[in-house]
Amino acid sequence: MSEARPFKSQSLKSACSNCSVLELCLPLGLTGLEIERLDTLIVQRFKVKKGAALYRAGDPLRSLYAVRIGSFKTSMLSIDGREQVTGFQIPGEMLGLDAISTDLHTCNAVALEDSEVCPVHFAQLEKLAQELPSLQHNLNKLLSREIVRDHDMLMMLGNMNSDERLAAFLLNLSQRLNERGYSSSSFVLKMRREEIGSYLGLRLETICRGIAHLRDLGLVEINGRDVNIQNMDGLKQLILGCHRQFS
Amino acid sequence: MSEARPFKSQSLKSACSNCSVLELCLPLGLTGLEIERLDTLIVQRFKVKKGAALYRAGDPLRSLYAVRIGSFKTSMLSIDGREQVTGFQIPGEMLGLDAISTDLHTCNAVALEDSEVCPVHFAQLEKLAQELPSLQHNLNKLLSREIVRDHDMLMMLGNMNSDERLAAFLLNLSQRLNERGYSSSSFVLKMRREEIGSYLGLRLETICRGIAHLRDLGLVEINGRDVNIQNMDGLKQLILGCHRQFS
DNA sequence: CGTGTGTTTGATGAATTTCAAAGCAGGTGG
DNA sequence: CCACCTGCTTTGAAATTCATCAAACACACG
Repeated sequence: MSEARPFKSQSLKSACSNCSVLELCLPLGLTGLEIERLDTLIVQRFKVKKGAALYRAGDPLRSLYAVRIGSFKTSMLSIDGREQVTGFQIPGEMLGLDAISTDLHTCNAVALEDSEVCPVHFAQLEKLAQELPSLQHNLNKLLSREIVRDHDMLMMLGNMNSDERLAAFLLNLSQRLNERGYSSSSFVLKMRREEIGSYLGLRLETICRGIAHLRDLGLVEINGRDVNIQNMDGLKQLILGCHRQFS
Repeated sequence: MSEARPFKSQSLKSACSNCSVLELCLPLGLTGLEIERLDTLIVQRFKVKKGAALYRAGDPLRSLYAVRIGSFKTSMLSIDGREQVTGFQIPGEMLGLDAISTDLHTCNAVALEDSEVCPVHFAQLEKLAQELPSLQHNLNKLLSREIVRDHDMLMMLGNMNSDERLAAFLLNLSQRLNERGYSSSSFVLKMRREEIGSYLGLRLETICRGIAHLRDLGLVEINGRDVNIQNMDGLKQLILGCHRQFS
């Protein structure tokens, strides 16, 4: 397995070639040594073609996945065939945390574009975490953060109308992209209107109309999937009343 | 109402020492020795009066809490003063998991009736978990299970109409009560209509009407806060289309 | 150049919210 | 013990938001 480090690991941050787990853990403050140990968990990163599933509901949990390049959606399917999108993941974010509960994945993870992930073998991660308390602590935090995110989502669905939800969605995406080093005001939506709608508890037509409204207000410029936020504060104003800006 | 019988009959498990952490961990299979060690974490259980806050958003995370007697709601407050309920907790369930993320509680936990909780000092829990791998594993699962629960909630809010949401809510509560040794068909709602509504993303009036509908269908008998499920299968039928029965 | 997938816009209708008012229950003080 | 609050629930009617249905458009791709 240690053979399976196809790329040299130059230890610290940006140099790290084969492992976006760094991005996952660094903000939480692991030491260099710990990161090196972590790197040994990454057998190999691999690609997922647009539209392909990284895993499906019911699959046994083997690995968690850190998105390295591209983006994913997670979704659940209801019996009548309708899809409920539960989240979108961009580079540096983690997939599969919900599977820890039952050792089975509870949702599908599908690539929204040609993507690349780093699998983190979960059993090995747990074992390593035993030796590295701060890693365990970070894993706990990671899981908890996901809970907080979901609560924010619940808050949004409970309190906001369609335009506010859309604004919150755009702001949230903007912020997350920014955290990962991308532009916060100019980005491309990798998902369809229908998927945004599912995520926000709305129909795709409502998303379209919402976009039109925000455009009419001069807050954003959206052409197809190209987004340009023109008045960030105005957008935030719209969703004020939500205690956090849907972090 | 009477505080000794929070939801109906006496719990089977409440005989156990002073620690409802047992109930938290037992279903996940800890050994007796591990449980003994766990017990040492419980400094003392204490009471929370109806309407009092166990903790508030912004409070530092000191302990997680296992509900021992009674019930709680967790909620977030928006600037304009509206409350978003994010969950209800009954005996044997855990409070505070979301705080691990930032070491600050992100929501308020308020007792719906005179209640009693077991605080579990979190730093000590983490330390003990270091020594007991299976405890750590269980903690991971606990966190993950919360994520799954939230996802189910998102699914519900995205796909169900008001009557279906109400049915799902009642079934969910019924099932959880049953798991804890209470009756699954006959119980008392400890929360107001408004709180149910907030939780389900609906107005209190809509909850009332939903109750009337379910009653007209002969599925439940609800007088004030007393619930009697008369046709469990019928209720489940209503929400079919949701891939799990909103576990 | 047609085909298919995704997006936009309009018109209509249904579900839910909002506003309003009355009813009920429990608790308190007279 | 009763009467009266107060907070919660129920029901009705009107208003609003969003979903649905339908059609046209845009764009990429073979």
